Amino acid sequence: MPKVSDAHRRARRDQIADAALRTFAAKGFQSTSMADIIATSGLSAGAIYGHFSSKQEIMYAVAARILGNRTAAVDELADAAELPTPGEMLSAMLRGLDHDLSDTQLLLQVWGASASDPEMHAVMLDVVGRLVDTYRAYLVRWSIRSKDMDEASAAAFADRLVPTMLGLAQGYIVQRALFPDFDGEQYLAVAGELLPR
Amino acid sequence: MPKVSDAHRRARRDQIADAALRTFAAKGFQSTSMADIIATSGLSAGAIYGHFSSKQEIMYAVAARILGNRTAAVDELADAAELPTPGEMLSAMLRGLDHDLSDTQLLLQVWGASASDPEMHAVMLDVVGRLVDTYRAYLVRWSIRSKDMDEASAAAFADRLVPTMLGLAQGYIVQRALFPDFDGEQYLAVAGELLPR
DNA sequence: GTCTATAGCCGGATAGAC
DNA sequence: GTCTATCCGGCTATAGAC
Repeated sequence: MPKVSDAHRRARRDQIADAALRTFAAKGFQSTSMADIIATSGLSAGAIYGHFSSKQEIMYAVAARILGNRTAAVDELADAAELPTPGEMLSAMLRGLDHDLSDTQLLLQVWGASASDPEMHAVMLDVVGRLVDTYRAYLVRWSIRSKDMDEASAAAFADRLVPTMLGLAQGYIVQRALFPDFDGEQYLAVAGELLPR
Repeated sequence: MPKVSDAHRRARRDQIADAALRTFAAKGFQSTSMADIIATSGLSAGAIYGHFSSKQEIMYAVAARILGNRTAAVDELADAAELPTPGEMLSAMLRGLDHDLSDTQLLLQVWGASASDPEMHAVMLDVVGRLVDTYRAYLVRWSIRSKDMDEASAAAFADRLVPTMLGLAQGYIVQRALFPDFDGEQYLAVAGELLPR
């Protein structure tokens, strides 16, 4: 049980996670040392271990936040009265990544870590699972409204399309993070033309 | 200059790279220790450092090989007399990944490492650059032959489509590596329907 | 070229004062 | 809750014999 206010605890955890996020993005999960996080956060070892029990826990917290950022973007539009087209949905989900590369780079780190760390894998599946659910529900509603599908064919349509749309998003992320000359606008334009509308 | 035959040197390097590849895929680049590679390869520390000057060099060699495996698949079909459709090309490029997850998992590791290690980034860009060139040349020829485009519009068409097609491939890789229930056949079927044909 | 053994370093986590 | 100081383990890379 907290000895200071919950708000303070929350703020400290965020301060630590923020510092960790910056160093993780710059140096990678594994090459970031606790000393790096300590220096960047302006706190001390003792302070940090009072809020996180290990470096791994910090990694998982950062990963969940980064993944959550993407779902937040989708959640907003999925409930809008004016349903966007699949192409617009894709753009909305990804546009937030362009201003700051940190999230994009970290997503690659999270994927890489998930391939060999079961706990990271579980964290990732949990957050992405919610994103997929939202996406799927949106596609069902969109195809019913805009394509006059009945419930059953809309569900089948969404089940088929979700992985491929998600794949387009993942490809965008890889290229945004790694290709110096990546043209995100063009990528999204082409994707929008390929996707149903 | 080698004191034994080039073939022997090559074989030893491959033996080391094979062992490293297996441990890298299982534990990740950074969590794999030289002791792991030593144990898996059946060689000794001295033997390994006689062929690679550092663990990083082993990583780069493995990365280049893994990426090269994908380009090899594309190279084969790009020169065929019977040009495949874009959807078939995508399938051909990715189908080799399904039997053994090692390559798929390692691709995620390579992407993650490329985000923070400039040398890995350079290795990756070099190999992927060749793949992109091949892909682009194929798309130019396909659109000329099957779509009756002139040279200029074929080039523009290919420039626009290559990143998105590559993105579909990258999405496939992420999901194959990380999603337990991933249905690769369906993914490729949907992608094939979206792509021009 | 390959082995064994080890040097030398660095990183995560803790102890104990405040 | 937070600080400083430090312990301990594990890691990469090398030394030196064969």
